Amino acid sequence: MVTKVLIAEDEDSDNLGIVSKLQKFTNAHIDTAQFCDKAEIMIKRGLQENLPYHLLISDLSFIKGHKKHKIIDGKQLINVVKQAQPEIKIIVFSQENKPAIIKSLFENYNINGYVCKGLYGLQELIKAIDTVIKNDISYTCPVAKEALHQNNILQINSYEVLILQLLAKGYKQEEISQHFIINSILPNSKRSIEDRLRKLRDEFNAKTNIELVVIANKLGLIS
Amino acid sequence: MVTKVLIAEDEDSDNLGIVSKLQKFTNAHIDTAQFCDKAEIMIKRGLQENLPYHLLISDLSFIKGHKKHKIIDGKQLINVVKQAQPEIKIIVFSQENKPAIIKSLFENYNINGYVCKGLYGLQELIKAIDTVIKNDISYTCPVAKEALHQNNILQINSYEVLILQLLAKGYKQEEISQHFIINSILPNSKRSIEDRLRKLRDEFNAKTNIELVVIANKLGLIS
DNA sequence: TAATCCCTTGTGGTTTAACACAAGGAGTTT
DNA sequence: AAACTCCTTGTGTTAAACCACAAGGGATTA
Repeated sequence: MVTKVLIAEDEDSDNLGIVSKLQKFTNAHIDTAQFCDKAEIMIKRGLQENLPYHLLISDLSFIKGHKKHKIIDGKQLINVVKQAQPEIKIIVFSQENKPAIIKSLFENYNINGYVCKGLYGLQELIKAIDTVIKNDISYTCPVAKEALHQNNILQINSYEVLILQLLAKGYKQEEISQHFIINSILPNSKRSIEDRLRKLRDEFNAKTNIELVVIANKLGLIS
Repeated sequence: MVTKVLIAEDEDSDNLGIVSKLQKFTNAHIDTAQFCDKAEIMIKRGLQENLPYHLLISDLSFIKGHKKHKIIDGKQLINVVKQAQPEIKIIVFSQENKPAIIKSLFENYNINGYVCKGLYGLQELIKAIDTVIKNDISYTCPVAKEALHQNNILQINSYEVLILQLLAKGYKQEEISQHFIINSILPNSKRSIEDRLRKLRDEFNAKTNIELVVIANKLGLIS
């Protein structure tokens, strides 16, 4: 398995751990980037020099440093990279285990593998690389699979997400209505917002809107 | 710097990264534990065999696996370890940067150092080890310091935390009052709970109770 | 075209939460 | 002891949220 691999991971401890492990199991050429912007540049340089990367292993969350970055998280990085080099394989290696997020990465970001950091994260990462590169099929680690299979993932659309986000920011229902009217978002009556919230409370089994927002937060549905 | 070090860290990628780095910078004897229970046993065995560990580097959050564990997080581990071996040095190495939690670790858990995982986490960890072992003074990494200095950390007591936790669990204010009456927690009138919430909204600059609970969540004040 | 369904919105009434005012208790200061 | 402060609690009012009922619009179907 000879490949050229880029690791995008901000935490130096994780970064070093991944590299140490990969060096034992592959003879791949391994580069690392602690910032998304740097990762993007390296991918594009690889293309220019006709030595493209075959695999990107990327984290999702990157520390917001003092410098301003164009690309601030793994999702954006994946978008940019897939656009520049559609055939590249991407494995996400993150501690994130919220079902909504993992699902969205496969469905909307066309990633090739997902591995949750954890007890056996590195072992799973090796498996994922094998599966994705050798067999050209996608890979989901057991932990992520379990998260995905946990009690039917509740789908909520961006309209509903927005309501919950505004609630979380301290908007009252009347203010949400006003906000929707100003921003031409429909439906925008106070009454309709009430209705959505009732529906959401039902779906998520929340007794109050406070509990609803807390649950949505835990599931990674808002911000 | 010859020491015997134990690393308690569940994620194998981090674990390997820390070990790789330490081996470059020290000739210390390094052991690792991926579970708190195992860490406790190793510490106690070290004492029994008269070869005690000098330093524990511990994460805070540990994955809840399928096995049941007696000790489920770093805080509990620290308590147990300090009780068994009061003179041991403890450095927490975690991505946690919520001020309330870091502050509490120094004040209530007597840790000797705190380093946030991040861009330069390992470098900081080396510095922390140096400072704690050689100079016998505590160390807080810059990221954690910044977190601690961010707009005066708001202190809230366990009574207030409980109100927020119950709100987050879907209790209404009247129900919280009932809960307090049943459990002999004072004050327990609906009116008093109202008052505390107003005070908390003021302190945290929250417009609604929903925003209040979200903020408390972000600061690590509730669960 | 009429019948049907789904979604939005309005109305009015009930519950819950927010707030101003004030009485009473406990502890402190003068 | 009187004056004081701080906290708790009650009362009554207003605002916000919740909910049942129903009218109307748009799309689909018979």
